[in-house]
Amino acid sequence: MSEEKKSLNFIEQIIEDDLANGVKKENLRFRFPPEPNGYLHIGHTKAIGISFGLGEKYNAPVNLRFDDTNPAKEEQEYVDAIKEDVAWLGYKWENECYSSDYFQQLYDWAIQLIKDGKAYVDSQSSEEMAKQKGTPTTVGVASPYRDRSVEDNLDLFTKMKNGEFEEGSHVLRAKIDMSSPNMLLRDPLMYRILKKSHHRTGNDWVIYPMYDWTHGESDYIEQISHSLCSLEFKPHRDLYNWFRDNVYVYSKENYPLAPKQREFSRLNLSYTIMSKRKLLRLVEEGIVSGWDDPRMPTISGLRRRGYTPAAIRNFIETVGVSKRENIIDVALLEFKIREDLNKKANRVMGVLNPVKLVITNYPENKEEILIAENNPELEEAGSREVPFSGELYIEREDFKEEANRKYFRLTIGKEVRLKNGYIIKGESCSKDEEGNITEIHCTYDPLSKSGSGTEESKRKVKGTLHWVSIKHAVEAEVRVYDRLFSDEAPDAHKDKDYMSFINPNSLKIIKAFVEPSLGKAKVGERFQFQRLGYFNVDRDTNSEKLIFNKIVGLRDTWTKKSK
RNA sequence: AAACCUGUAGUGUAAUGGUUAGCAUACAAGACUUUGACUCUUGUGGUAUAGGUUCAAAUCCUAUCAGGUUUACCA
Repeated sequence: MSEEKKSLNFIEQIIEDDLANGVKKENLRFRFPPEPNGYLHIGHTKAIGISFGLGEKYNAPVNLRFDDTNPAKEEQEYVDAIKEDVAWLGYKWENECYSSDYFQQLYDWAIQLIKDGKAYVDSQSSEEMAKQKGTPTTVGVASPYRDRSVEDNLDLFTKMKNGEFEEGSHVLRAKIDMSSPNMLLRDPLMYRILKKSHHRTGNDWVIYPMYDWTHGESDYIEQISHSLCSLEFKPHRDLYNWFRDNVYVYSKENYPLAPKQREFSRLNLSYTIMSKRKLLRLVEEGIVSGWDDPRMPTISGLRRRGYTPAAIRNFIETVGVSKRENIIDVALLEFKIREDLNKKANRVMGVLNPVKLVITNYPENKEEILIAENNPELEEAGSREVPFSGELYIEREDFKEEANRKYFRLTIGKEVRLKNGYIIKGESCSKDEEGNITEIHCTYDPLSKSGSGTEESKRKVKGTLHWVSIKHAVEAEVRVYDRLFSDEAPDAHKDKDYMSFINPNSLKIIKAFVEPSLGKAKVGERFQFQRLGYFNVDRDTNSEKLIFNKIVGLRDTWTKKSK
């Protein structure tokens, strides 16, 4: 067996060090903790891939936990969508958890902190508190309520919980350090009053715990060993530890293991945005058709576009884990889907920009069945039958009356092969009054049929064209996508709104003709349209209309060069 | 400005003080080709800057520069 040394990323290194320093392998436990306030996007896939990937690597459980502490933003719809997306990516979670399941435990711990003089009720407005908080360079000042008695705090907090106060009138704060250089330690809020119905707890609670108070303690309750999150939470780590260490002394019998938080850089993709809030705006303003619009960087959008879980997971694997800011070239994502589909997708023929081709010496009314290989990369994919006749569609770009030697396609007097069929020779063409070509005439070599074994069939011609027989063709709608934004980093400009970079031509709807075998194609099925790209059957397809999404084009060195 | 974090080919990442700084992608050239695809071969291109420690520095130290994060009753 070849011992290939695989380098560890910095998180794996931390875990290996912990293991070496006494952490037991069976106590390794991870979690992916989305807030159900939107759809997951490709950026989340990195976080998912890291935690679930570690779970697979160390054979450790990974929880899916919904961080649902803000009923104003969260909905069941999002919970369902997130579960679907994570499952589709192929990850299995150990437990489905909700922070809201821990509200009572959190409340009990809060009471203990109050009793120990470590938390107090503040009755000022948020503006007043913000003013007292100071700035990173100037220390904060204490709230006039900071030294309330334990009895008063207990009484007020109980009344908060019982709904006796209005929203905004009181909050519970941790008593830490108003002069800390870390702003998060300047007596952070633990609870606020929110008289809103929660998608799971209904109206049971009118006080809701804040992120910092909830998140770390949820990790602790679930006995997560390594709580992995993105870099913007780095300053929260001190607070994470403060809450954890204070609660630990109350509950170490029940919860003996203390989790640790570590941070990695989030993923950014070129030519798109990665913020739920900003993506929501695209949906709400009708720029896209929904969260799963095939142009969206959401997992559901990529799924509908035709991306495979394998391609996305390979992408994440290749991207790696570090603490550097990054913008990953979307070309890498495109490479990964091509790489995957090149192995898996059957080859078919479809013409997106048709022009009529007539084979003048082909017997009138004759039809033939040609045999076409489904996938040269995959022998067991077998072959299929494709009907052929004397009247075909080919791509308009595949014919020029005359062209230089670099043009491998059909011209007057030159030969090309029709894929899986015959060698033809351009003879003439007819045009309308504006000079547009309406019909191309050619002759064919009857002995040159593909696979016939004749001398003529083995002749080499430089170009090969895809085609469909007009008589047998199936009409289809093809949705061709371009990037949603014209700028590489649309939301990285201080002086310009990302909406100003919207690409107005990100969707083109085309009437195309495809080979008849595709009449049976099922929703979601993926194909390579030879010489064009990869396509899948959109779920809008019905018995009257066949609809394809263009997933990605083939690598194209020709049009690039000829530009 | 303060504190903290981060700087390795265009992009992403590896090298855990010790070969000529590796890999992927992108780009370019060529071979092959019944897909101008795939595959294969080759090439261009990099340690932010300046000092220091050391037999030896991408790696350790210092300074500088650049970028990021934090100053929500969001997460």
